[in-house]
Amino acid sequence: MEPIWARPEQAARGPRPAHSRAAVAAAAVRIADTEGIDAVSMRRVAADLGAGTASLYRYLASKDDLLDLMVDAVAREQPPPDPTGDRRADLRTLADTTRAVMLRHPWLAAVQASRPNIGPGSLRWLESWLTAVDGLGLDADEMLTAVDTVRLFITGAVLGELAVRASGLDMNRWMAEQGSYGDAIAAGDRYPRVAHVMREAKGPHAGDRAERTFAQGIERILDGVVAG
Amino acid sequence: MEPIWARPEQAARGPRPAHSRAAVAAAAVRIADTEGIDAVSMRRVAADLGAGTASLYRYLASKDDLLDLMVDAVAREQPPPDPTGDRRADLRTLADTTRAVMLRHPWLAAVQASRPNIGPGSLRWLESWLTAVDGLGLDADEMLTAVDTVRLFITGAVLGELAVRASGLDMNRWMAEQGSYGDAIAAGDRYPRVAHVMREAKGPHAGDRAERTFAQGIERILDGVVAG
DNA sequence: TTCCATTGCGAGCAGTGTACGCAGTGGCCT
DNA sequence: AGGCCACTGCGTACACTGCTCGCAATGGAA
Repeated sequence: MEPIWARPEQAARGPRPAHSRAAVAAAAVRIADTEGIDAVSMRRVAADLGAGTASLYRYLASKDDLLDLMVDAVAREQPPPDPTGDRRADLRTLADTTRAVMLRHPWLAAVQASRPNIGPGSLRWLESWLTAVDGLGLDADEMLTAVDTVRLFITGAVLGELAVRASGLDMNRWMAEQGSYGDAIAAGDRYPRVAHVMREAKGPHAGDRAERTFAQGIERILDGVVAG
Repeated sequence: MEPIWARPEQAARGPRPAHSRAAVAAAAVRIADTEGIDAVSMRRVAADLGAGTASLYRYLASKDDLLDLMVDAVAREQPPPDPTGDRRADLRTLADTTRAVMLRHPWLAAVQASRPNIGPGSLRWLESWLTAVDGLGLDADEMLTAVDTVRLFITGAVLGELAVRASGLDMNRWMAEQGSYGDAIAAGDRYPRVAHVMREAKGPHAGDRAERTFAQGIERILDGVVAG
C-alpha cells in the first residue's frame, strides 16, 4: 500500500472538506497525550472533531495511516535543533531532544518502533542526524548504520523508562505490589545476583536512574560512533 | 494487580483442571509464531486448546497475564548460555542469543518493550546478565544501569530490524511501493543528505545491513561497559 | 445549466476482551 | 459414608473496536 504522503490531500472537484489531515492528526495526538494511545479510536477522534466516524475515512485509508500522521505531526511540531558544527555535541543534543519529545508524547516511542515513518517531518529529523554524522569519514552505508545505532538505543531506552514509570513510582511501592513474589526473589537463593541487586540497589525506580542510564549509554555509543 | 506468578496455579479442592498455564502459554506462542501476535485472541487460543473461551479465565486473569506467560515461556524454552569467565565474550554471546530468540519469535521484542517481565524464566536471564557484569568493579546500581543499556539497545535494534523486514524485501521493492513519493525524495533538494544516502547506500534493506548495524552497535556499547 | 466526482455520515458487520451465572466435579471434614 | 462447597468448564451477553456500504448533498468544470 502506498504511503499516505504519496496520495494527494485535496481533490480537484467536489464540496470543500470540513476538516483536514492535519486537524485529524492534531485531535488524535491530543487524545493520545492526555488519555493514552489506547484511547485513540476512530470513533473518539471523530467525536472530538465533531464529525461522523465514517467521515474520517475521507481523510485517511486506515488507522495505520492515522498513526503515521500522528508521528509526523509531532516531528513537525518540534523541529530538530540547529547544528553548531561540533558534531559530537550536536549528536548529544539531537539525542536529548529526541528523548524529551518521546517523554512528552509517551505513545511515540512504541508507535515509531513498530512502524518506520518516512513523513516529511520525520525526514527532516533524519536529515539532521545525517548532517551530524557527515564529515566523520563514513560512507553512505556507514552513516545510516551509525544513525540507526544511536536512534535505536534512544527508542529502547525511552521504552524502558516509560515501562518503569507506568509500573509504579518507586522500589518500595513496586515491592508491595509484587507481594510475596518479590519477597521470595529477594530472600531466595535461586537468583543470588538478582537478590543481591534488589537488596543493595536503590532500585529500578530510583529518581534519577533513567536519566543516568540514558546519559551513560548514549555517551558510550557516541564514543564508538565518533571514533568510528 | 499482583503478578500472575504470585498467584498459585493449582487449587487445593475441586475437579482436576483440564489444562494448565503452561499449555495455554504454549498454544499462544505457537499461534504468535506462525500467524503473528495479532492472531492471538482469547477465543483463538481457547479453540486451539479445545476449550471454551471463558475457560481460559480459570488459568489467567487477563490477556496481559497471557502475554506475561508467553514471554516467560520463551525465556524458559531457551535458557541463557553458560558463562565462560571471559566477561566481554559472555556479554556478546548473551546479546547474540537474545537477538536470535527475538528474531525467532518476532512478537517478543515488542511485547517485552512495553511490559517489563519478571517471571522465573526472565529472572534467570537477568541473573546471567548480572553474572556477566559482575566483577567489573561496578556497584549494584551501576550493574543494573549497564545491563539495561545493553538490553535496551538489543530490543531497539531488533524492533528496527523486524520493522524493516516487515516493510519489504529490498531497496528496489521499497522504492516501488513508495511510488512517486520515494522518487520525489531521492530527486528533490529538500533533504539533500537523505537523497544522497538513498542514492549511494545499498539501502536500508541490504542483506547484511541489520547484521552489521547490530554488530557495530553492540561492540561499541560493550566497549563502554567493560571500560567502566 | 448540467454533470458527476467528492464529501458527510447513519447503519451495520465481524471481530475483540471480559463479566455473569449455572451445572457438574471431587477432595476434605464430619 | 455422606455431604459440603470450592472449584472447573463454559454458553451467553455486553460494550467496544476498525472498517464498509450506500445514499443524500455539494460545488467546480464543461
